[in-house]
Amino acid sequence: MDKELRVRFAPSPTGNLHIGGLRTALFDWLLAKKHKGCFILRIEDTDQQREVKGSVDGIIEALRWAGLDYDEGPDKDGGHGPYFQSQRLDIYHDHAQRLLAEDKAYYCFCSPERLEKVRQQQQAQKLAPRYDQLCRSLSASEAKKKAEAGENAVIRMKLPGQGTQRLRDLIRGDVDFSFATQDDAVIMKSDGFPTYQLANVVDDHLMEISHVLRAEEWLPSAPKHLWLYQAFGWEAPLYAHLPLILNPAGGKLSKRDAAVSVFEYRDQGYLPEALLNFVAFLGWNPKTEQEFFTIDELIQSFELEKVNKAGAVFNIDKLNHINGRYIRQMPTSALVEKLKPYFQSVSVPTDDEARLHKITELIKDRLVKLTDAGDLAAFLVSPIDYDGDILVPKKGNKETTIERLKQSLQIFSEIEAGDYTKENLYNFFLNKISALGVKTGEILWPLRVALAGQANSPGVFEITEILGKEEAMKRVETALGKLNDSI
RNA sequence: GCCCCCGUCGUCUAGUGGUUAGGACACCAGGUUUUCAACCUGAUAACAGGGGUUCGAUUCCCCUCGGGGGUACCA
Repeated sequence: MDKELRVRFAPSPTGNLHIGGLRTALFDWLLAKKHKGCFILRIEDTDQQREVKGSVDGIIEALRWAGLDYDEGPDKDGGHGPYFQSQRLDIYHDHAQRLLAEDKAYYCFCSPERLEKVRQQQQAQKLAPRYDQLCRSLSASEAKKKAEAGENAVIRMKLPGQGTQRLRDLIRGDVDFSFATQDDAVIMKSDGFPTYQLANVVDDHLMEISHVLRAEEWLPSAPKHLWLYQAFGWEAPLYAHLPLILNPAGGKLSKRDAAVSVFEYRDQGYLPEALLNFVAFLGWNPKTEQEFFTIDELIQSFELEKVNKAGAVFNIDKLNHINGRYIRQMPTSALVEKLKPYFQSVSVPTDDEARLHKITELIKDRLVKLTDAGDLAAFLVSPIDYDGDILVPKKGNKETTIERLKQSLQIFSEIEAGDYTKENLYNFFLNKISALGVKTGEILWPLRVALAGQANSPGVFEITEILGKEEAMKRVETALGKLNDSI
């Protein structure tokens, strides 16, 4: 059975790949990898109105960034193409005709206006809004004549109106639907394009899809799809309706909710492996206490049976935590490479590898996202202006602060420029401080603020090593100037 | 309105017919320390409610309530 596993990710090109889509694609991909199956990308571009130019390229780029490579797709023929539904119109047409011929579908000539009116009347009477089946009673030959004469028509499925349809969902178990409440849905639009209902079923069958993974929002239309399979005499694939990803308010995560585009996360400096790790846990859980998974571990552990039923709120705090940890785990040299663009943005010269390495080590523990690097490193390149008051420790005053800074300056001057390593500086300073008989913090706080130009920063000696003797002393002089001016 | 899904800490979740209901994030406190971050330790925090079934229900069943999704010539 492993060899036959074929899954597909079938986005509509209506915008960027969003978090929910990424998770669906990830689950598809994990399943395919785990069972040595085939992962297919199919573009469901049957709605010309909603199509957004360039989004197919964007979706492909986002998948590539995430590392979710597909075996078949728009630019990767696997013998089941074309992979754009807009290029398969004749296929849908033929299948719709087949249903028509077998009396499993019918032409409908109702105008959108009439449909809308019917809906309003039904709602006014507190009835379920659904098609009143006016055209269902038209004779097939008569309807065909009208359609061929060019009259605007759609094709609807001719549902039984009674009985039930059972879906055996891999995640939810059996779900029963009554045909009495099902609408005769449109399968072919008047513009000659199919609706999702038809195209999805026809393509999944023709592309030999074995498992359909899709969000829970599709659950209500599943009976229609199942009916279509029966109408065609096909075996339906296995279905798994994934729990929704929710916004903090509890509703379906949508474009209105903060960042949902994969690109936004990429551009904000989230690591793909961290995003994937995070997203994998939205609705899935390995049933162990392990929370950090490499992609290979994910492939090993992933099982549809472990996917939850309830929706999962997208929690940015957790993503941040995971991303920070992935950053900290990364070898510094690899991190340096990733950080270069951000360093450049704040004019940190990127030609001095050794220095870059030191800077990276300095900020590594403080990074949540790669984009934080610029802000964290900026003070090392050029001094920031600050209020001289912050130089004075909580339990200190200006006079003693000036004194301490002068002492620091003195100590600096006694160290050879070539010996400005954090270890040397540490040893030298600590010796001097104890010789001076003052509290460590009394010396180090003002010094650190003088060097960093901010109340919170990495440690004195790390900073000094990167700054070098000359710059470090210059910054202390500046600090002294600020204090003297304000006295 | 109608159809469908779901319901364990604030959030992501583990779990069992008898458990001190476990972990993670966030939050709070302490430690480390020259500050921040990181790291370590600890604390607070949950079985929606009501009926059953049972010696015993968070767990099984029913109802209620709550939340969500769908209800298009959108996907």
